[in-house]
Amino acid sequence: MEDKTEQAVYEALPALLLPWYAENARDLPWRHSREPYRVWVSEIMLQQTRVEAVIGYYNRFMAAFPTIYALAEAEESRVLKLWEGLGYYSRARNLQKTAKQIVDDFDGVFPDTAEALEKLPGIGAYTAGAIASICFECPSAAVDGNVLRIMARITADDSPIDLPATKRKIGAALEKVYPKGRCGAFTQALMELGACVCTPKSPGCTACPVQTLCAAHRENAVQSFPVKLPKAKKRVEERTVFLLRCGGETAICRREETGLLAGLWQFPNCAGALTVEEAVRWAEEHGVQPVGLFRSVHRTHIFTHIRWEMIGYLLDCAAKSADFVWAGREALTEAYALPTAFRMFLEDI
DNA sequence: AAGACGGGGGC
DNA sequence: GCCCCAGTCTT
Repeated sequence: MEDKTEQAVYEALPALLLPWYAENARDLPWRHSREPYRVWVSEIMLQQTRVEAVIGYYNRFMAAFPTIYALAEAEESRVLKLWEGLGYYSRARNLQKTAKQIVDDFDGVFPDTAEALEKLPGIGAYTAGAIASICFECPSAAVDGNVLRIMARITADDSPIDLPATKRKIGAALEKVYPKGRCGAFTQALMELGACVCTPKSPGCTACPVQTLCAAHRENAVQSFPVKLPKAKKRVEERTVFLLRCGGETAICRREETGLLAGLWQFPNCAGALTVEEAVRWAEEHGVQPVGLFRSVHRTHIFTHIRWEMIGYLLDCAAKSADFVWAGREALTEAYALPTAFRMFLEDI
């Protein structure tokens, strides 16, 4: 099996992967149908998100919005609430933007080529390839982290997989060997192998259907691939969070429409670590007449690029300022999309 | 090319 | 604590 050209290695993939996938495919909710709407929603949810984390969200989302028309007509706040805790909230906004566009411009029918799909909000090269191959049997590669890792190992390619050029090269090579009539299965077989066998750590090489093809395995260097660029380090931000309580209700407000956690709800907060005296003054300036500090709590939340060190002050107040929306625990839990960074304070109030 | 953009699970 | 996940968009 040595000295195969890279082209020959790629060409051998479908015959090895397809039978393996037929035997080993997991039963996942979005594999029950090839309906573009269902596949699309699953692919968006799966961006940078593990299968296990998605399953519950996917089932709830489909129950709430069974068709693209239901999604297009829904209140945005309801879409965001169903996305609460899943992260990367622009995905939810783009999802509905695209639903409206497909309903309004295409009479509810999805484009059936990767090129056309990629023009839609939230659909990039990966998602376009996934939908085109799975729903329409197009030979369009879906190059995600799994595929990058698999191909870097099989070809012992030491070019950093973070580079767009690496991704394009692998996608182009794959598209030449997509098996006619089995494109959807081939796309999913690749990802299934990456998720279940060719994993980042301790890959299951002994159970791998393409072991005989794998240069990294042959060189006993599977752990050396893929090569990745060094990551930027995250910055630390101190914030003060105000848990203002009055008459059994707590103050919340909406975040800016752009940027971090765009358009979601939050407890009032400001930059910096205020002392309790400064916090009381801040509350007074916002018209809530703080009458007592119940307690203070410290919480940390880590985003991809920022670490929030938060000090939360629970202040009992004598007035409900119109600067905020006031919500009881029931509404806090069920009506407002509160991201994890703030939801973690629910146990304190 | 680099940074913004969430959150959770595995070790 | 670090890694990394069925990525996309903006600058």
